[in-house]
Amino acid sequence: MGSLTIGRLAAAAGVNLETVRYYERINLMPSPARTASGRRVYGSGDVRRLAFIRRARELGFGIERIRALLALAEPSRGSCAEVRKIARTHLDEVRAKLADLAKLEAILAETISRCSADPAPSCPVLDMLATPERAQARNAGTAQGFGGRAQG
Amino acid sequence: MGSLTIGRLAAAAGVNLETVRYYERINLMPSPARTASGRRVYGSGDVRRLAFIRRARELGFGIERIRALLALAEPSRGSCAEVRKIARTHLDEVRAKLADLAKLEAILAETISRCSADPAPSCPVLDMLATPERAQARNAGTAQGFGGRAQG
DNA sequence: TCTGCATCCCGTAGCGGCTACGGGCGCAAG
DNA sequence: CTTGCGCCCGTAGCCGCTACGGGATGCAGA
Repeated sequence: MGSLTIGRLAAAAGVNLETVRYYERINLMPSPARTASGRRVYGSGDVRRLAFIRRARELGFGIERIRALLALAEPSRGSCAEVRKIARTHLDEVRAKLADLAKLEAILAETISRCSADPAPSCPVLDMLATPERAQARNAGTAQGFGGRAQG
Repeated sequence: MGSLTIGRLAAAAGVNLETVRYYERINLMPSPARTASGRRVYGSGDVRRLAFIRRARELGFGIERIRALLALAEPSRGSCAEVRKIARTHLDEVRAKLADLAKLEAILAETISRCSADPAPSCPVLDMLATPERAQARNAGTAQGFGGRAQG
């Protein structure tokens, strides 16, 4: 039937091949059957699971939360309420990041605009960076590092 | 004069002590003078530099960009235009992330609201995750992982 | 059948930006 | 003098991959 190599599985779900092996290593994807020579053999259920994971990752869910979602997605294990709770928590985090980023955006945009407006004696951007935050209009609160990596 | 231990420097600039040593290792902070027993000795210039770095990190600048900004901040090295260019690039990235996050937020919020509205037969959140993205109203484009770590 | 390339195997190290831990010192206050 | 904090250093861990190296296998064309 629909038996796939790892490469075809990865392509079908739109995920990097190495990422599939990584998901297997961390037990997010199950260990598949193997051919005599040791190659992985997948079926259509694996495609669905992997596509689910990919979609959840695109929406910013962390691996552990995806693990929980997958467990709740097992046929009639767990309630929709539990799923909603996880999604709500994630949504709250997304909103917090949005708020932080919006503050950064405002500060940066304002500072840069001053930069182009005045033929200033000193650089407004450097001045802003050299100024203690409490002296500033409004600051970004607990800012985040931007460690995120593009996927795709 | 104002000679400080690493702990006092860190506290003065509002940065973790270990982070200061990390910045030294990656040459973002200079190697300071040492006492006979090997302890680091800092001055007020170091406090200013470290506070500048901290502020730039809070605004989401990456280490390499901060390195460039610090070089441009040296007394009358480089123009305000160069500084502005770095800040503009960063602002563009912040805006891109903001746009991505806003899309995630919309999808999550909409899906979750359907979840609470209907006493649905199947869970809307799980359905959404199981649905190929092109079948959805509008998707998040190139989404980011949320690898960022809180600082502070 | 032989050649040659694509695909797969595995383990490990690297990315950014720290944080944490372990084991061992120095230094100052009580 | 002793206690305990502060500092020293090196290394490993966090997330979610990605990349690399060196080898084995599978398949298609000549």
